[in-house]
Amino acid sequence: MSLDREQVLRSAAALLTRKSTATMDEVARAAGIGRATLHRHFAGRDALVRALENLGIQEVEAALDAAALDEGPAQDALRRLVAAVEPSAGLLSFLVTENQLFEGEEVNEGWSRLDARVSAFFRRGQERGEFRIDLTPAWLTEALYGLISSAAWAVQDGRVASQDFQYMIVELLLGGARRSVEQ
Amino acid sequence: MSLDREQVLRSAAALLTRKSTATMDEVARAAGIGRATLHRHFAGRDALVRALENLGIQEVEAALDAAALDEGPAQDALRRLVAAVEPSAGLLSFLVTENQLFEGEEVNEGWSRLDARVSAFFRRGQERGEFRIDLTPAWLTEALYGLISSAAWAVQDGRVASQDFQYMIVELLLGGARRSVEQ
DNA sequence: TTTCGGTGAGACATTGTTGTCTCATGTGGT
DNA sequence: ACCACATGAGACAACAATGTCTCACCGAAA
Repeated sequence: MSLDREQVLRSAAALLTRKSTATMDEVARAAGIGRATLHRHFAGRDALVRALENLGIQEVEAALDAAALDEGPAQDALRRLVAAVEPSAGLLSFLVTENQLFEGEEVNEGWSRLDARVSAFFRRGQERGEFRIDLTPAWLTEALYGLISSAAWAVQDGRVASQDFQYMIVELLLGGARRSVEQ
Repeated sequence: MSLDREQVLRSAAALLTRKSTATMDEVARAAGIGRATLHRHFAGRDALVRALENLGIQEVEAALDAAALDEGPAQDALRRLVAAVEPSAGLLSFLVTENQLFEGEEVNEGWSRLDARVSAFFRRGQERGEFRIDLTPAWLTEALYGLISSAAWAVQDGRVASQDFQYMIVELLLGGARRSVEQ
């Protein structure tokens, strides 16, 4: 029977999200296949991680598309984005950490595309007068990634309810912790 | 000549902050000592990481003390805290990531203490009416860690100016990205 | 100068992971 | 029923990192 590459990647993502140092053997067992088979489909650990990278980028890109960041108020668009990216949060968190290990080496161009799109979105929000202009789009982008990762771990560790995922990220990123008079 | 344990830990922290997978050999060379000597002072990699953990906890705890979180407006206290913790941001980021690998195992009690103090601070801010009450102290604590880590990496990669470190974290955490009428 | 303690360098065994290979099995398609 | 092919299991070598050990060296103190 031909192996379901997609399903293998899913379970690998689920495992590596929890334990980023998992062995090829562990990944294989988690996917319910033999290590040899895993190796036949992914030349090595690098290839596996790269495949996961492509999967993650693809998912986030799909989330960006689904969120239609160009349409309507930027604040609403951000809500849509966070909601759409939530299922990929764990994988995204893993990949961000993994990317930090590639110091200087060639990084998947996909990340640049994502960064560019998210940054452009924040810039649009600034131009619409919805977002402050003293926080750079680059920083807002980083902060969004960071909050998504933090939230993903907090949910996984049970420190935060999973149903609050979207609300907490968006509310903090948009409104901050300060209690304001309006809104 | 007796080895300067403190200096070794500093350089180890600096290296592991940039490359979390650095070898004992690399750590030794970065500290300008032999691997054998490194091994004489830290029984193994675990011991080294645990020593770094204690160092990081100690630094953050000192930052908490220095920030005097109990005094005055919570917003000002947060500014003081972020400013005080900035030098330890990289190490903190490394340790947070490292801790995620210890799934379930005994975690250094120091983290609980830090979490408790930071959470208590956010709670105080809520009780003073300065912070919103719809975002839990636990989440605000996580978010603070996440933003500090993100900022540390962003600065290290040159995506953000280091002089903006404190401002960006505090402003985003307090006020959020939304452009508001007041403030 | 001699002695003592810490150090650097290197050798070494050990361990864990990776990557490759072989072979028996079993399932799907013909 | 037969064949082709993918798989699982296991053996295997290669490799990297760890942890231990020895030995020569050197600087400080007596």
